[in-house]
Amino acid sequence: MELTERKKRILRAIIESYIATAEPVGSKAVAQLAGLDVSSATIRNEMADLTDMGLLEQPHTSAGRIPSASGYRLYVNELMDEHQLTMQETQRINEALEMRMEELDRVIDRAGKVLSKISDYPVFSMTSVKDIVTVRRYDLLMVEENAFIAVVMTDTSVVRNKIIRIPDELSEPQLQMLSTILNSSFTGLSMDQMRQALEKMETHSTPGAFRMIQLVVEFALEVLGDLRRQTIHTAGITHLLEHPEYKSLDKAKPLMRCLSNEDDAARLPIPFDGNQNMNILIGPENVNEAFRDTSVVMASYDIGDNMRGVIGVVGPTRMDYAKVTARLSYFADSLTRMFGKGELPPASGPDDLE
Amino acid sequence: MELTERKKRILRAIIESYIATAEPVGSKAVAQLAGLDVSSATIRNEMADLTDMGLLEQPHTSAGRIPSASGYRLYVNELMDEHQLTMQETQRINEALEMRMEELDRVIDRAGKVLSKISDYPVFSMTSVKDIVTVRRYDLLMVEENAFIAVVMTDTSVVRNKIIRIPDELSEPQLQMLSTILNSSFTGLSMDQMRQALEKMETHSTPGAFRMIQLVVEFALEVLGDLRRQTIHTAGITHLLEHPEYKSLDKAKPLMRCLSNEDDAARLPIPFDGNQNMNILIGPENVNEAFRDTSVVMASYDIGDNMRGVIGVVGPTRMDYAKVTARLSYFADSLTRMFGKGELPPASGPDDLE
DNA sequence: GATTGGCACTCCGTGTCTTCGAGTGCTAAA
DNA sequence: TTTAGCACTCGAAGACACGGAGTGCCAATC
Repeated sequence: MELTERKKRILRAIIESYIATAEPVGSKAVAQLAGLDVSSATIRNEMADLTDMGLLEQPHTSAGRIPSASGYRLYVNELMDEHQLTMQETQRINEALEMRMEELDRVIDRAGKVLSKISDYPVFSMTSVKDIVTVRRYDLLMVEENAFIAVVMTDTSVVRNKIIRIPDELSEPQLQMLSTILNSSFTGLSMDQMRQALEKMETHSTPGAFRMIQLVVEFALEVLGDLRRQTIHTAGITHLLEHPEYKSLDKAKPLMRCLSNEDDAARLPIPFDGNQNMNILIGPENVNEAFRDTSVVMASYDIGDNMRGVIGVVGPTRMDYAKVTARLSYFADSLTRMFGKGELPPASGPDDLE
Repeated sequence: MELTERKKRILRAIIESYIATAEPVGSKAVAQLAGLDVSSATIRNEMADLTDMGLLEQPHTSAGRIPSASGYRLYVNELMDEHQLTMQETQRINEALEMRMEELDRVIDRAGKVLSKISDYPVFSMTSVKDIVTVRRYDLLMVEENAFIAVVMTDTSVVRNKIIRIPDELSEPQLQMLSTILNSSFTGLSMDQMRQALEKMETHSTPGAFRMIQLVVEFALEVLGDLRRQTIHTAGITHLLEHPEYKSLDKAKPLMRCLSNEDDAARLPIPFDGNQNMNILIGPENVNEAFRDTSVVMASYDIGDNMRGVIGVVGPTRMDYAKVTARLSYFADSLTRMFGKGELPPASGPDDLE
């Protein structure tokens, strides 16, 4: 059966009405909404066709129609109008994004909160590393005789520190030497290589010095592992409860559990197609069971040269795709611009040690 | 009216049954549960008395009784048995707490998650500073000609860092000098004092040097502000949904909103009585409107010398106080021990600069 | 052939009524 | 003081009718 122009208009009218009201749409309502000058009976025939084509569903024999997942898919791919952000909206986003650059984790977290607030949906955000991250340099700062701060900087310019306590006393020159060893033997390596280098070192160095190197390298491994682990932040999960599709707790709970990241097992298995910078997953297109009646709209943005972030909006399949995609893409662009502005330095540059 | 021993036993039986089942308890059930060798009619008389005394309530004329807030209060204060943790439970807590010491924020966050998991209730955790925090020392690490890392360490031994980019090039000796200035003029000061010192410095120093000092001091102010801000973490809020009292979304939503910290306005206004290290707030004892039907059990623990953490469990008034208090106090003790163990160095000690 | 009005049918949601059962309060007897 | 008995209350659950919204189909019309 052919999808005529009129069918498309009807489908679109149904979807947009359903997005707005969450109520099944009847033929009479469509007759008015679609702006077609035909009677409800005609619409009924067309709607029956659309149902046959799998684009609509009827919850019960005598209810109106609701869009199916493939109906939404068609809508998103072909029918949807570009939603234009109002000045107010862009202004609000800009203001909200005027955050000071702090540690990357916090920025990501804040960004999620902001987006959740302006989109009224839950938001998850995560970062991932394009290539392997390595340590670019180590700095050791003396605190007391038996404690120093280890500062580790990765080639992605993430800096982390930790206070390391040691049993024995330590002099400033010893610390210098340690630093030299670390910077010459434990930079630019993958995690495995670092572990190997550590093993090798154990055999031909004094136990005391080795112990301290081990402590620092273990911290560095933690940092690298942490960066690889793709920490996921979520914000605004209670927005879920504002939508009628989640008024039944049975629906809401597994999703909220998953979003709030409480089962370590059930992570968000989000496949992101790297070829485009905006992805939409509608209902059953999600692999994760908890997301069967849920849609995810996500966008990626660059953080420096070697990292990328993904930020996504989660909502019922009935979510307002036009608005969400518009806001999300503006948001992701802003983030890319923000991170590109050089607040976070580029990953290149010589190893410039003290 | 006097609260006889038998009345207490009856009250206790009712509360413990209600805690277990969330169903109003009838006289017949109590006759069995309380282990008193009297008939249900006698129990009825006693229950009528307890209701008059405000310790029980009846939802409807012909339902059983449920405990009132003051009933719970009496139970918590006098009637409750010390719940003994099983070996399994302590072991589970110990294992879960075997976390590596990272940044304080992360540790607090993890601790909340762990406690939430073992208690099956939502948990919030926050830190607060006993006195004013000051910067103990600054370290500046060269990265490139026009970027350096500022490492700020507070007298509470929190270490934070930030990459600072500057327009002009900078030499190693210049950086050294900067560091000396910072460490001599901007340590041990309150935030206001730091701002004043910065103003004073502006008048009698070259603009270029001042600009850089300003950037570092501003970062330090951020850090101090951050520490004062009492970041609150929450974990396991979806556990709320497991309890029948929150099956109605109207009940659950405001509470979840508050817990997930989404309204910046409505923080958790938790009054903690510092004189004892375990606090229980039952239902209407909570000032916050969203917590009227909710109880909070919280404990405090020490972090180093100048900080304390508060970690609390949130649940329905019907929550299992005996179990929760037992687990929570063990947990808080473990945390105190953990932080005391010197993984995080004490706040004292001379300013030991490089 | 497409469109339309008409009509019977389906199904849901609502309101009402009844029944059932659990639990109470009271009274009188032990 | 305790207990058995009994009437009473009230909510929960089931049965039933009703109205409304929407559909599908058919015959008439353009």
